Amino acid sequence: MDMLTRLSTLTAELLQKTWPEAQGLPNAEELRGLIAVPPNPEMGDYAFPCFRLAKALRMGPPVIAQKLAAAWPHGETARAEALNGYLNFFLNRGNFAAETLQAVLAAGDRYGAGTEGEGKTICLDYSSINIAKRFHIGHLSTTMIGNSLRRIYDFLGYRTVSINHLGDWGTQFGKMVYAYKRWGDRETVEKGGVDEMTRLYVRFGQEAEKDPSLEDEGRLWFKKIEDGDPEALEIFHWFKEVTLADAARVYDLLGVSFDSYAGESFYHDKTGAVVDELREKGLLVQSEGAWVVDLSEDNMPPCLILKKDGATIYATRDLAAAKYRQDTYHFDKCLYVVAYQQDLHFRQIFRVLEKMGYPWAKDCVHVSFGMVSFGGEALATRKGNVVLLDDLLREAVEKALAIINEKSPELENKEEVARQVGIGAVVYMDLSNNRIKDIDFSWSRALNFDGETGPYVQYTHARCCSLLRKAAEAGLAAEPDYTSLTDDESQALLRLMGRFPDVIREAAEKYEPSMITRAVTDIAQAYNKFYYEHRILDGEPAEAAARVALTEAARNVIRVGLSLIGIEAPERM
RNA sequence: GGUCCCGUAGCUCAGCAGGAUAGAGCGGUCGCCUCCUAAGCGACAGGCCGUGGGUUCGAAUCCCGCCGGGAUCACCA
Repeated sequence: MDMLTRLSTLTAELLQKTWPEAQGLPNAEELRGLIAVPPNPEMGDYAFPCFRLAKALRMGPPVIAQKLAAAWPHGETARAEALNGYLNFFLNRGNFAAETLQAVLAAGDRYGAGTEGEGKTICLDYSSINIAKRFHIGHLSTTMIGNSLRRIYDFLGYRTVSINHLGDWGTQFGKMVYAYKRWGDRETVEKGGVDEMTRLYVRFGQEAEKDPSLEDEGRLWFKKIEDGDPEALEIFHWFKEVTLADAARVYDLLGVSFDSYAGESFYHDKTGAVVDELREKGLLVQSEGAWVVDLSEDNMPPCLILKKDGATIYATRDLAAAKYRQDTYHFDKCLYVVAYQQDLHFRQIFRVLEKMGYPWAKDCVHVSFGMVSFGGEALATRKGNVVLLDDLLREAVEKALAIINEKSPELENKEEVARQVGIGAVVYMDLSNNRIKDIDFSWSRALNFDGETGPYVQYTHARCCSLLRKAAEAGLAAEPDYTSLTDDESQALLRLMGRFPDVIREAAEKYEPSMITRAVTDIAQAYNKFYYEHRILDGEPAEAAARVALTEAARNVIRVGLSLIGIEAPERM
């Protein structure tokens, strides 16, 4: 049992015992939420504010705190003192250290893991790239947030289904096929890859401005794709393959993978059933020549289902996709990791599903995140205002390699470590703030390796590994005296590690990987402070063994935390 | 204009099921490698928590107004 739970349970018992008659006293669970960490360590390790109880007990908070402190019988766990209406707990530091370390070391790489998700399925829709477009920094958040959430839910025992809902349907592909046939050739596309496809698409836009009849050609060729015309399909599938191969390279670097690539084209033949169903259920009304679901009573604009020309639209495909996922995976939750621009869209979709009578509509969640700008302006491929992920990762890895060459020239696998550290810096940057925050991309921030950064945390991990190697070489084999770890630095570190399993759960509940990034950073900071205040390998063998055990625990927790946000943890750097 | 989101140190942000003196990092100044990784540690400087009300014993945190910024408002996704 973690310390917070224990203190709240014991306090609840004491309350019950001291005032058996009183009504409206908080139970153990409520108490757990009330207990806090005092602003100053001299005030104790944990504190219970007694102000809430004043009304129920008709007593001043300071009196309540004093009575509780006087009656507190659990000295082996903590000493209790009253101050300013707070009941302050001073942990029995030796016992706390022993319990926490044993728990962390016994769990190893599974520290904080759980089984609460067993039997439950979570679908995660993330990354969801567009065919014929390069991967740029605007795609990083959806990819890394989704990847991290998937790892977090896996860790808690859920079955996860990760879905790359490809943007592989729409008139633009007709235009592209036409452009390829008119101005492109096989060899150039094979050599130029996705960039060449983008060039063709841009050229189509330029030419169409001069000659609007090209728009009809684009529509015609998309119609051919829809109707299964072999030539159109062949080109379309080829473009898709080339794009996916390019993306696979990036996903591989980032350590991201998917269970399904069922995107928009996958659903194009499943929208008819949705339209029929909407019509049967009387939800479809005609408006301005199009067919929509009216949402005025929900204070939302109508949800467009069929365009004037009778064609489906993304909303239709998203409805089909949600239904398909429920029918196929029977999800307990379906998460859409998509930027907040699409907020209204998802509110509409989820509401339509509800109106269709699906109770699982409430299990669909839009996990939204802020947008990326560059130099204060929106990313625009056409205007060239983009930062390609390839370029960013390459720069980051190069910088990491330069630092390694300078600081650890004797390192064996420099390239490998540079890759881990460079990519770690980029991923950390993406997952360090609350996901709702906008990011104005800056090269200097992205390539900063000092302070609260991925490399800092990785460095701390490597430092722990280094100490553990030294300890093993020295044959430090004494039985650790955990109770010697009573100093402030050890205790601060232990407290953070003890809380870590809670952080994982809160991150899962709030769909907020940044909570883990922050926790792992705090732990790294706490370890570095500890490291500078104490010689670890010297002194009494039993005490040195305890400090080594603390080091091992810190290394474990940092490694777990990094893996949950999708960052590798090199052992040397 | 309607709806939604965001305003905390020069910059990037934590803290927001109300609690004791508002915290980090970057940047700035100054210290610390004869010692386990200096990608580190410490110190100093830097705040009317956008603003005005309200609720409360207590508000950065909850409610309302205002100001500033962003997103979005049907045939793109």
